[in-house]
Amino acid sequence: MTNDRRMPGGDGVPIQLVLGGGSLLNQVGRELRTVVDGMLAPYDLTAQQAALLLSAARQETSPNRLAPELGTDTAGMTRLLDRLEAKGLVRRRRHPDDRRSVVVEVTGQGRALVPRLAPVFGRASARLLAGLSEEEVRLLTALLERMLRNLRQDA
Amino acid sequence: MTNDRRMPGGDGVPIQLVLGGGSLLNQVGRELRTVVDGMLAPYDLTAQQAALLLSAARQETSPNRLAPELGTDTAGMTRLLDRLEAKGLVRRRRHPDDRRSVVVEVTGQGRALVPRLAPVFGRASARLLAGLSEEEVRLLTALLERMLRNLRQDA
DNA sequence: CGACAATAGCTGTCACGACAGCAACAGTCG
DNA sequence: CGACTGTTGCTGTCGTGACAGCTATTGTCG
Repeated sequence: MTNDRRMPGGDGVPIQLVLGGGSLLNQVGRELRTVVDGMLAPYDLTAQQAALLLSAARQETSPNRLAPELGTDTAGMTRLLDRLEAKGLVRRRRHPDDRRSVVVEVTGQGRALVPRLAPVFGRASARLLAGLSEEEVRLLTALLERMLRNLRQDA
Repeated sequence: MTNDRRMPGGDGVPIQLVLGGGSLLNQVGRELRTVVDGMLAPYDLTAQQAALLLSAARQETSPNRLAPELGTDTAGMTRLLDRLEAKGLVRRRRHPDDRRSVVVEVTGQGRALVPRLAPVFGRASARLLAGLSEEEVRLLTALLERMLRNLRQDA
């Protein structure tokens, strides 16, 4: 690496990393989700829905706290919860102390699913990362986190 | 790397890489697209739309060839083209030799935009990859491609 | 030629994301 | 107490993605 701060994006650069929805980054992310969705199809759940169940079953929480965790906003949470509630896997209750808040409660039916959902993410992860060394996974994670900071930081 | 096939996904592993839409991978991809969308907002275009214009302006092509390039299917292409056609940036014509096919033609208005769109992806790329060495970018790309193969290959 | 499989696009449906605007409620402070 | 401000969740709108099913054509082959 040369002395000056290289700007890999500046010149004859892997634009494919960025171009439209075909971006390699997007591609991998999307196809990963599709694969997980496929593995969850038997349970009639999407990756989002399963992730929410796992998270909410572990600890009572609110849409507000779940949203960033699931990578969406409160609007998306509203609808996600709508769908899960319609399936009877989740219930919404008013928070007793702060009536603006909602308590997300996983029903018995929802809880029954949890033990089967958790391994799915493990298997998906295994498939995604097959053949990668732990070192590579660490590196990848670090790079992704740096890029995320880059995107969020500067205007 | 040890001798046995390590399965980094098998054990105490970065499930966050996979979990729901909050997956780090998805997160970076989505936020990247959001950033690009923001940079393209002055032109009233999304990342997809701009990417299509760039690609179609370079070479006459068909929805069928554009779809995988933009990371979607022909159904998505139909609607994407609908929107661009509505904005007058693109025109659809029947292919003279194969009447099943459509020729995507960028209008003069669309062509006028192209020179301003290209740099946007460069700048987005620069921002995403700020502080990463070329070596790291290469590595990242290689890892992403390996993961993509992993996802596509095995059932 | 006539049946048939394959291909290209289109349409309908469902689930996200991002964004903007809104209503209810909470906390603060004059 | 009463106005102000911030927070929380909901709704409406737009643009993707993924999938399934349909139609118009083509190309192939008996």
